[in-house]
Amino acid sequence: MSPSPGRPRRASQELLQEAAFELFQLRGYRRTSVEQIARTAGFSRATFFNFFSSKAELFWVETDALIDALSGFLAAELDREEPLGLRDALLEHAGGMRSAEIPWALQHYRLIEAADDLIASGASRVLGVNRLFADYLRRRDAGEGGEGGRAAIGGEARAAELTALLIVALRSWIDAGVERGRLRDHLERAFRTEAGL
Amino acid sequence: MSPSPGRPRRASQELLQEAAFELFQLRGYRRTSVEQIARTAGFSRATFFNFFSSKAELFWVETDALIDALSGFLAAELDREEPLGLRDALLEHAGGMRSAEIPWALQHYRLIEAADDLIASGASRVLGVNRLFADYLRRRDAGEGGEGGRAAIGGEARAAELTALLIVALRSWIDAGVERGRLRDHLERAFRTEAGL
DNA sequence: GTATTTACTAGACTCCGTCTAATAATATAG
DNA sequence: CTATATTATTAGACGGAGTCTAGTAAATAC
Repeated sequence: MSPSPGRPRRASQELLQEAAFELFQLRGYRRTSVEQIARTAGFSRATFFNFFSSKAELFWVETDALIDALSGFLAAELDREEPLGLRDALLEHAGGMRSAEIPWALQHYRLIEAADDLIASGASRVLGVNRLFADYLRRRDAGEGGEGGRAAIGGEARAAELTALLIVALRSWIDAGVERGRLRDHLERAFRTEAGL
Repeated sequence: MSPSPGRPRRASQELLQEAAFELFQLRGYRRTSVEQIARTAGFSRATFFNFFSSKAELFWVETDALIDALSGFLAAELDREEPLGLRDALLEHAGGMRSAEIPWALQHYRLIEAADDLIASGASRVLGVNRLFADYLRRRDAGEGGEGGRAAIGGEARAAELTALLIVALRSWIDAGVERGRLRDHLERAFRTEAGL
């Protein structure tokens, strides 16, 4: 509560996002300029860049929070004496996700392919999740009197596989519409492919 | 041989690429402007955009040719009475790839993450390959008195899985250095994960 | 009050991608 | 040989993204 010195904030990420999402719905992502977003929210273009490093970053705020939560869950899991397999860890943590928790960006994931900067920033998130998974497997297997080098390639492959399947499950879950229930069913269905063809 | 009317071409994709790759090596992708590329090759910025729709497209020309070849192989495979499974088709076609055939862009794939437009254009290629695989599975299974709807989700998952594993194999193959041999070994090692953990 | 600190803004800059209008170099028709 | 059609290349302007600097506004601290 102790008020800090200096001019108090008027702008916020939330205010800018509100304006932005409305404009995105109305005119599309590409035809909405940063200037328009900022002015609609009642601020200047320069202020926008005080809150987001790019137009695309505004799109991913809530999704990044989800990824951070997953990252935290996996880190905690690694601290247990018997960490779950990555697949089961995903089923336990992400599986419980409810429809209301889907961020605006994922709800409207079809917008992504229409803009290069959204594709780039989205791909960066996917690569980040992949790194997260690869680290988890590496550190989990290291803590199991592991084989070291040989398993490394397998670990990369396993991480990439689960990253891809997570995305497929997410997409199918979102496409299922408002009555979609929890993510778990779709995750299990995607993971079922693993047994190979 | 019949000479067509109009001013003859002086510029070409190859000339522009030569200049570009040299500059990329020298100063990095981001700090090389389209203007510099065009002037180094002896042309104007406007001419550059007559040959490439963007700076990033120049990067992917040879890689796109590889993807087209794979696409052709899969299409031909679907015309046979007993098309291979996707996994075996990849082993047969891509597995035979030799070190000398690696395009400049893939050889230098680490450049990609340094520039947003390369990430975006690279991700578009990955999504394209994924669509290619999903189509293959869909059409192959349709031609086998298929089950229709149920298999669709599994097909998407299987396609995403194999796309991810192909990329892991490619990366490990390229990282293996000049004595890397054929792609097949790395593909097999990546596919071995499928059996599940 | 004045000084300090922080939030916001105006404006300039580079680069990308798009577009239009102009010029240059060739083939062909007469 | 000249005129015309056709195609390649160019100059130049534009809007938008992202970067940067210098300045103004609104609060606290003294």
